[in-house]
Amino acid sequence: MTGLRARQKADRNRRILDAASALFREVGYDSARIEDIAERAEISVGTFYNYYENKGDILLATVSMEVEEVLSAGRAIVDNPPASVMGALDALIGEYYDHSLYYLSKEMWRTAMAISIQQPESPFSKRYTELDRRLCDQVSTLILKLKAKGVVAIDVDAEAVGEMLFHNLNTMFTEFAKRETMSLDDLKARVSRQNRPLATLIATR
Amino acid sequence: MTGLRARQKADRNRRILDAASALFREVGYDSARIEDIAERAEISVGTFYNYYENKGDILLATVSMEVEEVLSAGRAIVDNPPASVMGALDALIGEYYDHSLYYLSKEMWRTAMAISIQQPESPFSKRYTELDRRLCDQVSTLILKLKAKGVVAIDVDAEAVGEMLFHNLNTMFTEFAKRETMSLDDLKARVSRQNRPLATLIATR
DNA sequence: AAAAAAGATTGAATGAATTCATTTTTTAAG
DNA sequence: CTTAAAAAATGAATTCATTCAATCTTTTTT
Repeated sequence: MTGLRARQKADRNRRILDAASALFREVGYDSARIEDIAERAEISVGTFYNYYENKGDILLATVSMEVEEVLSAGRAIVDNPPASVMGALDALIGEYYDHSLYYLSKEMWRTAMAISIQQPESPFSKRYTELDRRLCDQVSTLILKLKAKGVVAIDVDAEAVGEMLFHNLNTMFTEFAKRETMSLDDLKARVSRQNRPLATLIATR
Repeated sequence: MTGLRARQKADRNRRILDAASALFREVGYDSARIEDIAERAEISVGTFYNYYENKGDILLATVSMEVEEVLSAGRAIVDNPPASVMGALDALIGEYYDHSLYYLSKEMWRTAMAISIQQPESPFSKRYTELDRRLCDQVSTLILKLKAKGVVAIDVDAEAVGEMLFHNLNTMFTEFAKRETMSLDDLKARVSRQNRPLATLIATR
């Protein structure tokens, strides 16, 4: 049986995570004070810092949850992709984008991105970077799969192409998060247009 | 003749800028306290805030200087580009990258990027975003120029291709700034490889 | 040249994240 | 079951960016 200490630890950790993500949604990241998170989780401020290195860490824990779900949804598309290059890309990227606002607001995304850039050595930045890498790999894998199906030309460097496509969709997502007025549809349309030249050129004729 | 007040203002502004950029280089952005900047510039903390809205704003001046110079160097290459697509891209992007660490450390770049993402409505972010847009346009313009020279196929969407190339080189630069161990040569080699498929495919055969 | 108005400077006060020495709780040993 | 050691929790103190009411300096007006 698990020791009391371990159970309490897990319980507190969950309470902190729940309290924080609820507060972030209610009042936004910046206005949520550690003191308030601690109060809601029924712990002290100091205890918060025993569980998370800093305020940003707890946000990135939420982001992890989000991205894991997206990766899992993406796997289904990669395993059985639409028959055209543009169709497959639109499906995978559409999945990513549609899912993105499920747990996180634009403000929360912006903050998570900012932290992961500014403190690249923190554990959660490493985690965030790793999630990005897995998304990037998933796009490359899609291209590989399309090669295997004969939809993409055999001599295409799938990894290089995947990286370029991912970096583009990623930058565009950052721009989306920065502009409060930009809609998901705008985003998808613009990325789709940007993808078209490369998608057309790597397709078997 | 300029009034005393205007002269004093310009003088103080320069002293603040010099003090701040010197301190940022010496101890890093995070460790440079406003109080220290003020002391070195021989002004009070309050006065600092009469000249700059916040700590991040003072990075803007440095970043602007940097990017303006890069844009101007890039113009020379766009006006008279190497004869191959890969050659032209490597030249332009190499120019961008080589110049990047002239005034700014990786840490300063990370901070600037983080601020521009986190506070998209601030003057800083708007300026930074505008500089990014001009860089992006420059890449598109290069592709246009290569079309005009008959090096790139006539039916290529130069804007879409330029955007994709820029977003890729931009994301890769962010990664470069995040990894203290990554060298400029690594960066250039990786981007060059990523560019190759698209570069090859849009070239006239 | 004196007085009034406008413009700037100042640093103490504020507010929020983070630290750390102390206290409390849990586990392991005898 | 007691007690020593280890692990965790605690919140008051610290640090630092930012604000603002009071003061000082320059310019304009009379």
